[in-house]
Amino acid sequence: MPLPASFYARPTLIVARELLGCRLIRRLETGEQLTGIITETEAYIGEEDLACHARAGLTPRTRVMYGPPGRAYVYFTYGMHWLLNIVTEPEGFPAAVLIRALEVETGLEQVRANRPGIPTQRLTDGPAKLTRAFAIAGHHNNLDLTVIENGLWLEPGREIPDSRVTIGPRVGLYTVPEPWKSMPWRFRVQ
DNA sequence: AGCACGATTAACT
DNA sequence: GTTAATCGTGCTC
Repeated sequence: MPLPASFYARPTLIVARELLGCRLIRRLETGEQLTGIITETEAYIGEEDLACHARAGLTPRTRVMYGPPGRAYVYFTYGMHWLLNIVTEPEGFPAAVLIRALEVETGLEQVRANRPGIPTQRLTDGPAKLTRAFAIAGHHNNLDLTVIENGLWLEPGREIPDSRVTIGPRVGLYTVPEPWKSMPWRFRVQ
C-alpha cells in the first residue's frame, strides 16, 4: 500500500527523517518494477528558506510545491539532470523532500542498463543518479505518489533506528546565505 | 532580450 | 583538488 497523503502532510523535517528506510517503487511501462530503499534525504521548507525554490514565491516552476502533499516535484538542473522531490505539508505551504540516494532492491539488471558503465556501488548514490537509474524525469512532475496507478509510489520499508541516522547541513548550496546554508536538514543512513 | 546561475555528475590533474 | 557539460528559470535592463 502506498504511503498516504497524511504521511506527507506533516512537518517536512519529520517526513524527511521518516522517509529513510522507505521503499521507492517505479513500475515501468513494460510492467517491470524497480525498487529501492531510501538512504538519504534533504528538506526544503517554505519561502523563508533561501535554499528552497519557493523563495521565488508562486511561479510556474514552484506551483507544484504549493499543491497537495504526496505529489512529485521533479525539476531540471545544470542543463542535464532531473531531481525527485516529494511535496510535504498541508496544501498551500510550499515545501518538499529531495530524495538524494537509495539502495537498489529489485530490478538491478534494468538499473544497470539505465546507467551504462557505472559500478554497482555508484548506481543510485546521488539525486540525479537515482532518477536516471529509475527512469524518472520531467513527465513525472506533479504526479500523485499516493496511488499505484501512476507507476511511481512509496511504501513503508525498513525501520531505521536513530543510531544509524546522520544529520547535517544540506549539500550543493554555494551561494545560499546563512543561516539557510548550514541548517541541518540533511538525513543519511550510515 | 539578455544574462548569471544552479538542491549535479563524471572525468580529469 | 578542478572543470566541462548544458539549458530552464527568474531577475535585470
